[in-house]
Amino acid sequence: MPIDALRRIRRFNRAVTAEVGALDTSFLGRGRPLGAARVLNAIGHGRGEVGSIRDYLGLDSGLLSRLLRGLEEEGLVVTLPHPADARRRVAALTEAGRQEFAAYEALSNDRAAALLARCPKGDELLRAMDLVATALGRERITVEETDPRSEAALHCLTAYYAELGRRLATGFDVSLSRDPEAADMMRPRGAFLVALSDGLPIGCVGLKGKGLEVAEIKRLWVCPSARGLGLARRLMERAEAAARDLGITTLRLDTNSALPEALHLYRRTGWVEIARFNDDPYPDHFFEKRL
Amino acid sequence: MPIDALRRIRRFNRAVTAEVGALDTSFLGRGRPLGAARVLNAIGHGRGEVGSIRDYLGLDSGLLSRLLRGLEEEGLVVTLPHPADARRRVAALTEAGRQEFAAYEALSNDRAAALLARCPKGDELLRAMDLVATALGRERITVEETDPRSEAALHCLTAYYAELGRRLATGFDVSLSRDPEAADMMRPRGAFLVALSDGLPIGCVGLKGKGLEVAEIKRLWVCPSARGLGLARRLMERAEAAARDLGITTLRLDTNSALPEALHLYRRTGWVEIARFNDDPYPDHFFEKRL
DNA sequence: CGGATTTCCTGACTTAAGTCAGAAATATGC
DNA sequence: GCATATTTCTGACTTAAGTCAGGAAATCCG
Repeated sequence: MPIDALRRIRRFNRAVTAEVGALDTSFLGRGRPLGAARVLNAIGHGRGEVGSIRDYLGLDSGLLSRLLRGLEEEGLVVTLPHPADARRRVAALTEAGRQEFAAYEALSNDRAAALLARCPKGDELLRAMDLVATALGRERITVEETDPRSEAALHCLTAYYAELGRRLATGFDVSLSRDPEAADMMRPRGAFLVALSDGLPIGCVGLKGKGLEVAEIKRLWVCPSARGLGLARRLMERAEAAARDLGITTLRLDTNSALPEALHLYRRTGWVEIARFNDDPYPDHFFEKRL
Repeated sequence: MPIDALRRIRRFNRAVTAEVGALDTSFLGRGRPLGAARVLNAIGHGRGEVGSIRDYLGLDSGLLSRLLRGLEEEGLVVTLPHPADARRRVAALTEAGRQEFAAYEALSNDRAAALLARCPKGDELLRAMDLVATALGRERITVEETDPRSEAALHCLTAYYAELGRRLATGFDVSLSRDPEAADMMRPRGAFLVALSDGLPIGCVGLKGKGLEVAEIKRLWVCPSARGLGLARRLMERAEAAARDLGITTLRLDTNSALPEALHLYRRTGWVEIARFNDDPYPDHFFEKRL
């Protein structure tokens, strides 16, 4: 371990502590202690159930109760019993609460925008931040099944097509490729999985089925800042699990030799190369795996 | 301003807050509140004067006084009047204090090492962290005059020679170049300046004089993660100021066309190209500036 | 149904952090 | 020398945050 690396990480910690501290201070400007503001923001971000707020913010049950009473007295929040289990309670923002939440969001966005504006190399900075955030938030990466037309899915697919366009010598035009109908990548025929890191989509994979025992893997992509963390493998495992769940026994996929990481992954994880099985113009390698 | 950029910055904030919070929690493990631990560490890092601790940590005068009394009662710190002004006081660690400080340093280093160990792309991560830390800590970059044989100076010079080796088609061997004697880059003949970002050296420039009215600028270098922030210009301005201070009226420098950023900077800041003035094998462009 | 469990709540605490006024010691400028 | 300013300190506060024990309501399970 080079001693220099430790100094660099610690410098990073200092720089970033100052930035985060400044954000906290700006949150104080709305005349409410930080604890209450954090609860309000958790609710605004869709965390309604009291138990889940407690877990997320790591608060004591009694403390959270009191903070919620405070927000109720301010008229920002109402709590109702959970419809399915009346012991639990669900908090929701009132109209005034939504406005207050929006004000916090605006503060947060302003700070982010100011940070970017005062740095001349914004794009490079953003890429570096993505890399750091993904590496630090590695344990918090979740893989979720979504509609392939959802915002998160489209974000990944757009990036995937753009990358293919850059990496294939021929360029890439979606319309020429066999673009699976969305319904083929949703239950009950297939599935579409997105990897999320703190809500930001950073990878995807599609399982395209026709209701038969054979299905295809499509659109495996991992955001550059998240490569090297084993995420592609994790996505593939989840896709295979979904396939088994749907009663599929054989998986196929096509790929291109311009994507050597992908070829390497498939060869290492039980896929065997087979003959061409479609007339799509882009792929030049074809694989199969029996589940 | 792309909306996506804000989401990315905010994700970064969240990821990093969790990391920093974990470090704070680990500091709590030594049975001392965070406030006292921060004061102890500030003193350990060489911040002796009470006033400077107050500024650095942003503490109220009364609060800091109490924290210092607490550390004194623990036997970790002694305070003495400042030799030049007995109103001010200077805090110093006792032997027990030094041990306790070392324990905090170890905790901090352990966390940094653990972070690096659990991330498979350590080197890329470090570079990204450098970039973020430099961008965020931009206002805190200081330029200081040092001995050209100091640790910080050598760090920069080593990186500078390595980069020349990569960028010059011929490679680079210091011994073939006219390596200025250290004394030529120190008062009263010259100066050596280092840019520090939170203590980490990220750039340098040397002013090499012979006691005459003409002197040379040597070894201008900025760390890759800090480029694009105008640091080279700032270093040059400081070097020119030092030259004026030493009564120097004409500056010269040599450089190579493999370093186009440097050529561009010189041309924009009042340097005029002149004929070759030495027989150093590496440079192919020569500049002069009258102060 | 009835005891055990879960979920949230209240009340009574503790601790850390921060604020503010003014006192004491020392330095500075005329 | 003396008024004024600076630096640190003490004491008396406030506020935020967190802990813990126990209670009420709802649910679960035999």
